[in-house]
Amino acid sequence: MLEKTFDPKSVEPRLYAAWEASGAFKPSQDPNAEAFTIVIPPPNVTGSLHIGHALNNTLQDVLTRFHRMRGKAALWLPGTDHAGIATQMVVERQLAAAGNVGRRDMGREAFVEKVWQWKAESGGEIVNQLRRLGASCDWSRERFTLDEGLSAAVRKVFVQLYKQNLLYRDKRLVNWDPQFQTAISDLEVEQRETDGHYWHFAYPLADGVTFQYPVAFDEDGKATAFETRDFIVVATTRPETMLGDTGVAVHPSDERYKDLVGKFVTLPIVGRRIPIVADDYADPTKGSGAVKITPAHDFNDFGVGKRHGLPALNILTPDARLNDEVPAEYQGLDRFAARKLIVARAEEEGWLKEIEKTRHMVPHGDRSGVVIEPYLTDQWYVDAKTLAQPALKAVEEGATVFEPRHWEKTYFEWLRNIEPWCVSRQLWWGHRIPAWFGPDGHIFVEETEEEALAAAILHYGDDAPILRRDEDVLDTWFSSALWPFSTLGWPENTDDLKRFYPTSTLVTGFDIIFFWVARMMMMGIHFMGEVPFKQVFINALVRDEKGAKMSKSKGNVMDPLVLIDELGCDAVRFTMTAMSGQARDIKLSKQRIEGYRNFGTKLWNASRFAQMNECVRVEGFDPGSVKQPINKWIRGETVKTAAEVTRALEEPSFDAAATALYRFIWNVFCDWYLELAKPILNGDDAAAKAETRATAAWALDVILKLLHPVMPFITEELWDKTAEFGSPRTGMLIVERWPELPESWIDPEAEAEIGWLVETVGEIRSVRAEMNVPPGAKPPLTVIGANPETKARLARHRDLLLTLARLDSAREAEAAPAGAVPFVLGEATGALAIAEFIDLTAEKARLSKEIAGHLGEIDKTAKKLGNPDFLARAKEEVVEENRERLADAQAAKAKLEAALARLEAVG
RNA sequence: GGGCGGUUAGCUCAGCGGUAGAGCGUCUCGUUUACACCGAGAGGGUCGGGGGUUCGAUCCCCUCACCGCCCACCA
Repeated sequence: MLEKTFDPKSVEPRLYAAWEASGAFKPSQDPNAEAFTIVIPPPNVTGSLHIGHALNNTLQDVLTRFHRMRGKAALWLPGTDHAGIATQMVVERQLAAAGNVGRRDMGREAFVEKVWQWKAESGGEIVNQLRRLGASCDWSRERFTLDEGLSAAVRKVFVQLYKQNLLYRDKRLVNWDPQFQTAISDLEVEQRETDGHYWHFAYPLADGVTFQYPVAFDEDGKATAFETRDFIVVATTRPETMLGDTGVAVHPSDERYKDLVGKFVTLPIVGRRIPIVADDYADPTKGSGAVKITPAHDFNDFGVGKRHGLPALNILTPDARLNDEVPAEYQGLDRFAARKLIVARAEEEGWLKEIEKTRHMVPHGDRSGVVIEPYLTDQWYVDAKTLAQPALKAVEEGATVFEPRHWEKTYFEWLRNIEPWCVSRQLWWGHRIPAWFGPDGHIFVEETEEEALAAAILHYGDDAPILRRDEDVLDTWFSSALWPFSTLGWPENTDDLKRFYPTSTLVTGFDIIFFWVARMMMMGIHFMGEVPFKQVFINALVRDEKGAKMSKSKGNVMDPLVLIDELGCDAVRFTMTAMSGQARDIKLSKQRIEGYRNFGTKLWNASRFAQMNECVRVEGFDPGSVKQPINKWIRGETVKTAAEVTRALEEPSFDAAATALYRFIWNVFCDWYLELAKPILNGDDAAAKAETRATAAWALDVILKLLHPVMPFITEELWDKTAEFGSPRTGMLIVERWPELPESWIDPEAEAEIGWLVETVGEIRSVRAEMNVPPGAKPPLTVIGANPETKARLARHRDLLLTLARLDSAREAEAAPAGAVPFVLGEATGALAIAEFIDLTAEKARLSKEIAGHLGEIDKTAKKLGNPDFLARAKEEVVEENRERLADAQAAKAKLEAALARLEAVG
């Protein structure tokens, strides 16, 4: 006998272990089975399972389990990402906390050794947490971005791209993170709105030059008054950069400064003589219209400098202090300290003209949180523009489809405006770049040191000098970009690669469309000649119930593991599935999860009821042959639900699948079928009883299968707990075949008949509640004006009607008995003899309300049908539908009006 | 500045060309032998505003307003 409630805590670990041990997570070996592949978005090895992972991985597991049950060779390939900066940060922090020497004192080799040690000890936590979620990943294929195979793939890709001129070394401005002292890519820069100032500086003109600056204007904007100036005003939000200024730019058409182009200013503090140049970049409407040019520390200025031959003077050290290019008193100062001093000096010396407060966007490192500096260094770049073209084409032509579709626009937008991708990082934890330098700076890019040496010998001759390997590692996303094929064994042409590439569906968040999805598309197409996945399902972002992003500092974080402990894994999973609509945000509340926990309990108790009533599986039972209307009906409803869930998961439209399951199980199977079955199960008709038992058991089995992808634990447990009854089970639910039921099992007649019964019971219950008939009272029902079909139905289901509507009797008559309360029942009229409970006023109100409802309907429909255009142009069936609706409403209204008239006559 | 979403019942959302739906919450009633993590019933919306297309618009088009996000912008 089943317990009264399901106990997830004891069941989940046991079932998960059984699944894993059985090998069910491995893809089928059947060579005829179609492949279905998902590669996991590899979580950071430092990570722990947050609610976003719970959503993302639940959806992947739902798909994997669904396709596995459909007989496909389903592979969900798991793994983790070495997460360069994030991991290095964690370990460095840990070393510091333990009082160890810092990374730089420790040296590269020792430090990397420490990171590996850390990984071995605490790096795999998230993988175990995925197990708690029920993830049916094939753990035997688990990969890590820094493992041997993936590292080989990374080296190969790097070398090939280099030799194809799609990867190169270049000296240009990068986003420099002064805290980590590494370059980062554009995507790792986060613009944060910050309070700041515009400091307006007057740069003195050199060589005694003066000019007339307009100070008053007439209505037409023409200058009417001028002052003589021996300076030009520029504005900046970063005063310290002035020490690196090598020019001032004005717009070529700016009348004010026309005569200054080609002249010079003397840079304050430094005393450098720098030119005034004309460049379109200077915007006459902004500030003073003149702009200082610091080529080495501003992306725009770099371009201006190049166009006008202005030198790029680097004034910063890697940790953003001023270097020895600046006057001695500023050397070694932190950039912000220098800023203060320069402003103070400008004020003191009188060339600070104005301070303007402003709020502007300032670039910050997404990991370090410090202000990024544009910094002139040598780095490795991937020619993303070239690689992007086939990636664009693939989505334009539908080789890869996004779901929801609109994310394709975001993808296009980024790829069409893509910039070179800086892939080198000045870190230690990651894939070391396979490039070697000769003493003369000649570069050898090869997969191994031996090959590099061989190349060096070719280049230099037999007495080749000692090569120095590039110190840098690659951007973490470089290896992630290879994930769909590197995890399957590339560059070896493995069986897995042949069988499982391209993968089927990628499930991920929109926040990494650029970081990851687009780059996998570029690399996958380039190296495999085929897109890495056919579909990209973009899941929403989970937020708290007020819509705020969950964060530790806000204290609104919901820990999925705590929720699983409290409410069960299935409840969490169903919630994730049900809330996975097209919206960008999911507002998660605990109450919602509780609701789905209750749903699980409901199913559990329905099974318990079935068990108590000996509803067991019957060997050879054919649902197609059932005789009882309720059994024909539930058979059809089951078929419809199976079709709906199948369709929804194929798309996938997770919320639609969840909704269909919830409604069917609770509102159809439990609320109606089991209630309708009770009289038969308690009755004397042995044949009907046996048939109903078998049908109920069959329907429950289908329910367990259909629900299994979403709620694997409770369904597997019920499958197992009912295994000992009736005809034997062949194995675990996880490897059962997905139901494919014939449409012919939908019986329209049974549907109409049970529909009538449900509607009749509903009407009577409604009247009872509105008239406050005590639950214990069992009034007689009279049906007036029934057609032969209704009469037959009434006869067939009289017992059911009496039980469900709590009636004493139900008979046909020519007229309603005096004092009975009427209600519309299709073509007939029902009358409930509840005279002793009737409140005349309440009854009149009830009838009037009903009449008003029908009147509204009549008005609307009649108007429609009175429109000749409607009759002429609307579809035939729509017109017909409206005619019927009008007739029904008119008939119903007439009946109720007659009843109301009788009441009025009585008083 | 460029782009993308959203605006439907108190809340969270589904529906996306032909009678406005669900869950939760609210109110009323209920210890009927699966389930109070339950059952029965009820109330609640001029589908953000304005135009247009159509026989017909919550749904398609235009426009405005508000909310959110992404990208660019450190004079």
